Amino acid sequence: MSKKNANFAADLVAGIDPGAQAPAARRPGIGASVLAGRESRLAELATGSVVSRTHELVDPARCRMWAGHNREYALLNEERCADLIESIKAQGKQEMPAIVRRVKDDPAFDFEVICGARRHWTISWLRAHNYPDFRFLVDIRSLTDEEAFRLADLENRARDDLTDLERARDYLRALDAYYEGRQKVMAERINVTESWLSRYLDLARLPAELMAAFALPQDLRIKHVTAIKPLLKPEDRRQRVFAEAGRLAQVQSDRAAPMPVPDIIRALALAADPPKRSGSPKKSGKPETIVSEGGKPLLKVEAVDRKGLKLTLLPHAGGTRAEAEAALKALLDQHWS
DNA sequence: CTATTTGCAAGCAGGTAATG
DNA sequence: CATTACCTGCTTGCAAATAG
Repeated sequence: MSKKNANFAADLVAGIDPGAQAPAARRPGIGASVLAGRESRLAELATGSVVSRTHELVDPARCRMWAGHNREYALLNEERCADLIESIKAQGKQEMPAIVRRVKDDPAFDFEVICGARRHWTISWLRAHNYPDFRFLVDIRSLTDEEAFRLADLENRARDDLTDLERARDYLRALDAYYEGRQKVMAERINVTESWLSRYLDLARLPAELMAAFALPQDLRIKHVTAIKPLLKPEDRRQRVFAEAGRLAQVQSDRAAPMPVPDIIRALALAADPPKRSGSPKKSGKPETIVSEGGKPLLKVEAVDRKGLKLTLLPHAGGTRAEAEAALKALLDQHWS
């Protein structure tokens, strides 16, 4: 994952859609500068301005996290910040400034951190561990909430810090908070395709009754939504799936072992379409070899699922072509309906 | 009509089997 | 053992389908 995300980050910074595959669409020349000043460049692109910069060294205790900050500050620890701790110790200072804005509504704080929770945590930690003189290097901006959101999002996407679900929920919140519920506008603003955004929002919109089935919701990814969402379509299936979700929640709370996401989805899909067909004795994924009347293998059915079936033709096993054609035709009749 | 969702195939990465 | 060929699953944007 890490390698792919590195490319992803580069694309982002270069101002290209995250999934842009077309090499022709790449803007030449920008890539190199990415390595130079990644974060400040991120900032410029996000706000569209390179205006006045105010870098200052401040007391981290006078900074709070921005309310819209989607990173779980409480989850930060020495291990997750180890790289930063080392780097700052080695450099003797904080290399990249965090991005903050002034706060006026709370006498306990002067700033709130838009980007740089880890840096804030690290400086605070160092001050408490033999480096009381370190101060928090910040870049003070005046940003609207929406600008702050885009900036934070850009950074989070580049660093791949959040789970799909966290990001999805963040987007759903932002959609109403900053974009009046307009996906198209939001997609344009944060530089992603509408379909990409649509899929993320789908994840955040999965009903709570359904989410209950997942002991570890953070393992739920975008790719799973495609499989889950159709299960909620007709009302009766929806109800069956909810019921099964409740059962699964129960099962997993009883015994302490959480089920893997794919297993849960399989169970839900099964509940959605209960006994299924009657005359199809296909047990499970066992390959089934179809033989001729004379006992010669003709073709082997490797797998059958709702997407289709996979088979291997066996032209060298002794059966005749006519027999194979007949067997194939029978299969087609059976599965094509 | 516009906005959103969804089916689909291309491109990619990582894994596994085949080859030397 | 090291390379190479092959396979599989994943992500993504496009465009068609559908919702509103």
